[in-house]
Amino acid sequence: MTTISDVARHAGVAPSTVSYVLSGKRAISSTTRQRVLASIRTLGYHPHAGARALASNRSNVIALVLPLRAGMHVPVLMQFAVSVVTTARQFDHDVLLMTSDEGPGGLRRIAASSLVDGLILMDVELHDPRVPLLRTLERPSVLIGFPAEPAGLTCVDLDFYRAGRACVEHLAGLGHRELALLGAPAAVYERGTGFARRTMAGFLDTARSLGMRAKAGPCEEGATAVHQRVIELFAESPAITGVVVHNEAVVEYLLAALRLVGRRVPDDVSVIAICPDEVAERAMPALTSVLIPAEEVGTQAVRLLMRKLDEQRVPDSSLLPPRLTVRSSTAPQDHR
Amino acid sequence: MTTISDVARHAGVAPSTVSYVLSGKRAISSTTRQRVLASIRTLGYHPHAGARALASNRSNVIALVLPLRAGMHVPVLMQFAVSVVTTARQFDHDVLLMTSDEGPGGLRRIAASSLVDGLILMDVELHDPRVPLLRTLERPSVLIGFPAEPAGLTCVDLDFYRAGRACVEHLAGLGHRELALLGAPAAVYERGTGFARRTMAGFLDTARSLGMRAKAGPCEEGATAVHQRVIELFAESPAITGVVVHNEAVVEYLLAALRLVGRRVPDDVSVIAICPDEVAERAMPALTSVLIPAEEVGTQAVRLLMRKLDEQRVPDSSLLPPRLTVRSSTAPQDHR
DNA sequence: CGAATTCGTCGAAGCGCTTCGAACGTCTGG
DNA sequence: CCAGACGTTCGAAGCGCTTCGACGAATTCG
Repeated sequence: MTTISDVARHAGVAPSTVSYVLSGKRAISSTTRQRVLASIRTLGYHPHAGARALASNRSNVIALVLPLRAGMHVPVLMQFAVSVVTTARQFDHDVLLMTSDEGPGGLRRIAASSLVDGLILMDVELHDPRVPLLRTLERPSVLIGFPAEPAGLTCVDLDFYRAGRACVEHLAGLGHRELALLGAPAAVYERGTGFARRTMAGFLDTARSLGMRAKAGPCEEGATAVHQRVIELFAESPAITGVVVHNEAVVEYLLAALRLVGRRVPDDVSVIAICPDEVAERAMPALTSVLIPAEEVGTQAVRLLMRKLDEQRVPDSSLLPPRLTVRSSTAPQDHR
Repeated sequence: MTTISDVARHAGVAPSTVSYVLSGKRAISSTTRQRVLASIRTLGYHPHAGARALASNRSNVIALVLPLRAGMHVPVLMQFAVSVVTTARQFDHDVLLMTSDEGPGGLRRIAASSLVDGLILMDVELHDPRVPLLRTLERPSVLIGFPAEPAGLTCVDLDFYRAGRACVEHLAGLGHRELALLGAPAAVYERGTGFARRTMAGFLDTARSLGMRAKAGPCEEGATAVHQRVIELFAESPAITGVVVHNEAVVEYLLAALRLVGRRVPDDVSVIAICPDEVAERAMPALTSVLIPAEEVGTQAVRLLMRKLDEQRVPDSSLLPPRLTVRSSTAPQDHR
């Protein structure tokens, strides 16, 4: 294994000089810098990560803590993870993958052992047991999602409240008067997951303030459950002409169910999905949708964490604005 | 931060003694061990990962290299990643997440910097550019999937050849005589991905040896593409009574398409899917399936890597046997 | 033109841990 | 009763890197 001393010897300089060339923390004359860099290249030198972490008190690794529960849509999780890794690399950091199932002890271990410089936690719940622990940790962290008591933490998320509102406003603009929201499975709401509730709140508040009739509720996954739910819905409220669905796994089934009960999309019923673009595009008809900007959230989370590692101040909460893309599943409602 | 010397002082022993208590590499009397462990607990000591890596030449971290291409089913990827993380933890290792898109340089960097002790690469292709590099690396590695020239490497995978065979044998046993295989999108075959081809080979070889008529081909994703393909298929070979589908993303559409062309499952056509159990169970009707044992593959990959890290010899290739679960989508074929 | 700066580089002291050889008692067998 | 063996613990030498103070040479200024 080549060490920094090997490089120094090869270039005819002191090890510290090589170090400064690499870190740029002191000025090095252009000529020696070139010489050192050449030696590094010909020897194929890579600094020893452990030694570097020991001496500098920085590992250049961040932890990504994924939840492993029902109700999370896996492809979105993955998209997110990938964007975290990619962005972290741009900041010369690597990503350690953790799952929540090791519990708080795992977080403490990782943080206390200086294995990572900071943490990114996904899918934070309103009353997440990891949050109090995070406060005791001396490492900076960024949360995806909002706990009940976010003071002093850094949180990023899509602004789901505004997402709910955007859907209603779009439908209102098209002349719809009676709406329904199909949300995540009941378990997700019961767990107190913030994003599901906030969407619903945005949806209901906006509908109320616009004087529309609206009902919202959870929706279990699976073809039959959705079918059932749709039948109920139209039995109770036959006048519904706008449906918002906030559950990717259910989108296809919803469309099938609407077909089965004889409601055409968008002629009879307009549908908006809150989901990744690919899901919306693949559907028949292509769905008007508010996308969950997984990549953007991941990128943003890493940026914030890097700023914190540099001891810069960052905003407590970053809400990414929703983006509504109009496709073929929404149409004006004419009031005959 | 508490160091090993703090613990030693607190327990009234030498730092080396604490180290030996932790590693178990030398006998320590039970009384001092207890005393040291107590000090560790009360001080909340966690060894510094970097220092440990530097001194011991072992980081206790392994790299998981995920591919980021089209044609991979993401939930399976995730399932796999989770099982790798969980198993690695059982061996007291953590997992560094990498994506292939940093290219071979990324692998070299990670390996040469002693950031990781070993690597697990997913979704290896027949002519994977990472494979030759791997041979030059001094770190052990395990591959998921098989390259064209696997000599000297350690590879794990489902035995897709036997999976293809199992499907045909099951259908043959039910009296079917004419079969079709819907595979992955054409791009996957063109890339030379081993698993897709091996399934097809197992399928065709077995059908031939049993004297059955069989055709196999790629299948694009998306409702319309699948619909199209199904219409073609039955136009060319109206006598087909058994369909094997090796593409999770297509399963639902296939069932819909069969419905549309008026073939009932399993009365008219028996269907077997090669997919995760959840996909098979959720379908209507529940599908007879050969599952891709993502968890098992992940666990096995980590086990093998750990053995290699211990300098033990391991088999060059581990093929996990397919498991066919009979559900409601296959039925006997009566020859009227 | 000497003193004060600045620039570029060096040397050495750690960072916290593992590990090797050695030391010290205690035990055993001849 | 002593040599040798054994069980248990200690001390010190690194592992490869960063960083701080210092030093000579080149530059600037009064």
